[in-house]
Amino acid sequence: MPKKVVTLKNIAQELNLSITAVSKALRGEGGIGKATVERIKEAAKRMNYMPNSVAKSLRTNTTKTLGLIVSDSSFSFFTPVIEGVEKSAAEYGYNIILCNAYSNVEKEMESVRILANKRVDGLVLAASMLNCECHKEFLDSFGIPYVFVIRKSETDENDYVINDNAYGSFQMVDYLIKTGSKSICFINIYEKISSYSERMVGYRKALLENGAVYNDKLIYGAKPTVEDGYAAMNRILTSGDSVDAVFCGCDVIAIGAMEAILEAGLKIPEDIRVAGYDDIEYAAYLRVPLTTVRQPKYKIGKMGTEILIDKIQGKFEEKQNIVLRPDLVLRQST
Amino acid sequence: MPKKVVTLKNIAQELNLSITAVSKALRGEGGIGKATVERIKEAAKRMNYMPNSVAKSLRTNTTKTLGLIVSDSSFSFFTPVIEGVEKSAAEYGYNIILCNAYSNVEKEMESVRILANKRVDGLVLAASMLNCECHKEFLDSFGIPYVFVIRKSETDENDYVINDNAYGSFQMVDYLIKTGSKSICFINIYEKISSYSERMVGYRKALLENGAVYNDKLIYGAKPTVEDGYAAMNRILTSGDSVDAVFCGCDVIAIGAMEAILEAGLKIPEDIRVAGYDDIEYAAYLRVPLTTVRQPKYKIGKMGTEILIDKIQGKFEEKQNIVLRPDLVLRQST
DNA sequence: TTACATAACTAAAACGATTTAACGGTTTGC
DNA sequence: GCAAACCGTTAAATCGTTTTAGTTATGTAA
Repeated sequence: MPKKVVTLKNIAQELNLSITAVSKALRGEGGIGKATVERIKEAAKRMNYMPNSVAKSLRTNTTKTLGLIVSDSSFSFFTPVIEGVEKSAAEYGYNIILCNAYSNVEKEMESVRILANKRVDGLVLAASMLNCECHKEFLDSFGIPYVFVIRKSETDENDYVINDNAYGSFQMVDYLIKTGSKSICFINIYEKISSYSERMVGYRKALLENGAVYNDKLIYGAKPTVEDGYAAMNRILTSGDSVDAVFCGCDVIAIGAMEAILEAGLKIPEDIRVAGYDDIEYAAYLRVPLTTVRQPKYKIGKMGTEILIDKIQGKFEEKQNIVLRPDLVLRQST
Repeated sequence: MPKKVVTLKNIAQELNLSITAVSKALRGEGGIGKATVERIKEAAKRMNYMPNSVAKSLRTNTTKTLGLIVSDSSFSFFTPVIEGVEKSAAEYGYNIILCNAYSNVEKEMESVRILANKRVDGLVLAASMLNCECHKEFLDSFGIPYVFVIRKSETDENDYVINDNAYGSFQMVDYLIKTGSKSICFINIYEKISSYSERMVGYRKALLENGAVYNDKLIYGAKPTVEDGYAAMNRILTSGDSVDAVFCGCDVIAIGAMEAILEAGLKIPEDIRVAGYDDIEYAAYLRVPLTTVRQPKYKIGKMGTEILIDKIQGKFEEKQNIVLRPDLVLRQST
């Protein structure tokens, strides 16, 4: 049933008024008599008037919509980020269009184009696009404000909200060493994203400050999947190196690593201690409750969005480079 | 920097052509000479033309955007559903606006209004609004096609895609009984949603068919949180009833239940077997790998969206009531 | 009485696309 | 050689708002 949609014009005709009067009355803009405003509001309700945001957007050049691009295969990691973005957007009267780019930079850029065509007022990017040299030029070409969350580009020339990866991993490795671990493997995420190289920085710094030696052979790479973590851990176990702790670049890898360790008949943490990064939702209820670095994912999404909206509303001009300190969460796995 | 945005008009002026010619050429509508089309496309690229979807939407009364309302507190459960919706929407050239209603029916309805104002082409609802008597009347009043996913209303008068809750819980309880459990508690989700009452139906049917007696005292209620599952399990443990298995209305409750059991010094599954429902992402890597009913969440989102888009494009008229069979996933907890 | 401010309201022009109807000019059919 | 068909193109209407610039009418001050 093709519904008949009521417009301002219909209301105006019904009441023998001008479209302008109706528009102003419904927006409470003033300049219309009190009694008339009442009549108009009553008619709007009676006729089941639905404002047409599309027309409004065209006229005002504003959509009250933000684009959110999530570009990672580990989509579930981003769930709290998405929640945070949605929440604060809603608080300020914005909606979000969610795009998943499935770890494909081309798709990410295509999403930006689509969102630009849809004239979103701003973009929240949890993107890997940053790898590209030209990302800034590309993004700026649309003239839409944007903010990075979770990940940032090499330089500080964009707005971003992230956690302090170097600090987080330093804290963890420092804790592991101080509590007795001598030989700590690092299964880092094998992707060219600043977050991961920063985690490496923290790892090395912790070794250095504690007078331990850095050993290339203790570094392993894995994609952020359980399977890859499992495989990497098995490589460690069969390497012959004596290892008493494993620091994983993310909790998902840690899950895989724990599986491999338990399957080999070893005990966590007695034989090998395991630590992760992120503190994913059920990290406390895993095979062995996981010690990890808590990244404030929800908060990062929320703050990033608030900054973006401030930008949109012209509240400030300066670059916002926000780096939140993550917390160590100690559980049974260490 | 307020960017100068290029319009069809600008291109037309640049080339001394009409707006229509440019519009048709860029859309490949035909009726424009080949050489001219080339000139136009070249100019569009050179001038960095960005189609204005808002204007297009106004004219064509189509936004190529769907609304997705997720109304549950257990947002992460919906992650794969959201992924499925986004994926198939993208495949058909649609974007999604994601709204979280935080278990608040009023917010759900407000979201519908906002999305209707934004003129989305359709709505995917993972909503609890269904509790309201008037939900159909309300939804229909907007004249926008919609489909329910995961949850359906009492009647079959809407389109929906769900899993067969009664079947799933029947299978699970049947399996538990046939493999030796005599006294099976059921911690069901305490919400007025058809899914949960259906799971109760399956539970009772399994008892009945196996000649076991249904006992009200073995039924517990909990919100879908770890804490509530934990609390419910503790009530069971202190009830004095001898219980050898617990079937939980969802995996999150099962996580809490397992915590309580282990904390009481009991073994899973030796002392008490635990089963869940949903098969959330890391169910296989929990304290004790969880036996559960796998609900095809991603697929439900995907199918729901496909049906919706078919409706939008006028492919069919008949109501689509799709009930997918869930699978039993047997793991260590039983 | 004239002039002027104010309140209440209106007409018309945007906004940037799509779509309809029509226009010359060339080709085709007969 | 004439009408019909076709091609490339255009002007203008349209979508439903907001916004700009007026236009009345009424009351108040000079």
